[in-house]
Amino acid sequence: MATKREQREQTSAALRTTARRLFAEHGYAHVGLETIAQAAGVTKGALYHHFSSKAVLFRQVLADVQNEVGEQVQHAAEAQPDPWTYLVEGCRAFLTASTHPDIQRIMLIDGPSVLGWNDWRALDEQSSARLLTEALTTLIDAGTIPRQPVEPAARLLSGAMNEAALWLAQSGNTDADRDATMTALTRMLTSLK
Amino acid sequence: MATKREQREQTSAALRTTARRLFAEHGYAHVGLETIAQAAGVTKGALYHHFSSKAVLFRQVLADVQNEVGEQVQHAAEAQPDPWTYLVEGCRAFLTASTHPDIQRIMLIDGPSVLGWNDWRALDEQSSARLLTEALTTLIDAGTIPRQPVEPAARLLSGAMNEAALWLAQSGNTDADRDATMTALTRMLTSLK
DNA sequence: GACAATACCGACTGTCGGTATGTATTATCG
DNA sequence: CGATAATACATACCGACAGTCGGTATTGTC
Repeated sequence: MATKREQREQTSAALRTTARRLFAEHGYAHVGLETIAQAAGVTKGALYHHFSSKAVLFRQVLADVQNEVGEQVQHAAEAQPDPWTYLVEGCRAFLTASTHPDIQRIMLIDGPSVLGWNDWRALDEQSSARLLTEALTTLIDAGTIPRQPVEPAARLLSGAMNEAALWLAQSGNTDADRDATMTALTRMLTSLK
Repeated sequence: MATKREQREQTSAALRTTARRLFAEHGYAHVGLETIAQAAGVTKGALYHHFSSKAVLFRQVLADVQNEVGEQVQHAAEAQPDPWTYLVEGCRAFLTASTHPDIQRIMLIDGPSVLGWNDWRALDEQSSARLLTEALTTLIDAGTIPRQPVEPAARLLSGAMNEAALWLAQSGNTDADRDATMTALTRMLTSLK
């Protein structure tokens, strides 16, 4: 039929994608493991064979989401010619990606609450936040912006973008709002210079 | 013995303060209503007589916290002579107040997850976020900063401060980190000009 | 081909949010 | 002042759900 490794990867992937869909749609607290297992075509026993707890499953799902966003950001950024537009376009890409409601609920709303801020931040650092600090460091080394503590600036910018994404995703916000936000954000970035 | 109104207010206050302490310490999801009720010296029946659900109790607690922070910010800000330092010192006060771990867990971590971002933002708007938009509007009207969309700028700044507060509250962060953050934040504020 | 490991199932348990019912105390009103 | 209503709780209970455990079937190993 199939090798164990294939089997394992297949069920695990099915559970992760199913869980991701349901977590994104209803929120972590309002989705039961029984529901996830059934929707993935297995039982709760199988789920617990792959993930030792509900939180661990969520953590995996969050990591998937983070990596996806990180890739999108990196892809958009590395197409840019110089470090400065690398930063600006990376930020724009992050804002675009994380405005998706599905991404938000998992990455920005439930993430910190379920895993705790420390753990959440560690995951964030592995994907998109790392790109931000790297970009800032590059700009400092290149002399584009003055030497300054990178960490605080990165945290401030990261928080600003997270909140902006949540706001933009609210119904009633238009493309004009998006443009205005990007304008204000660009001004913030320029303040680093 | 006591009038009904007194009795009511007393038990409600006891439940709110107890719940606040426990929510702050362990997080919303890890505190049972039975625990809260017992710690407040009543039963779960009493709790449900005052609050129709766990989420409603949390909402009340969050409102209390928000108002407290809002008052601290306003108090610090209105002591300032001009609108600009009003803004800067208000931001500093917010950062100080929301760095308290007890405040954080309720206001910044669990709040959006439990109530949903919409509802959370509505409460935020009633207390501290309102002060921010008002300050920006005043500065625009006074001509200190150019006319620009207030909402996006306010959201970006609010998010930046929230995240910075969470970061600063992590163990291992010093007064120097706080100063560096405040410096970077001030630079951001100056970018509005 | 036997033994071991793995993937998964299904029934069970404890905890917890929420409800329903009962009771004592205070307010209201004729 | 006495009866009725309303309020402030307590207690017992239900359903849902996260997590556990023993068992089974399939695959890998020697």
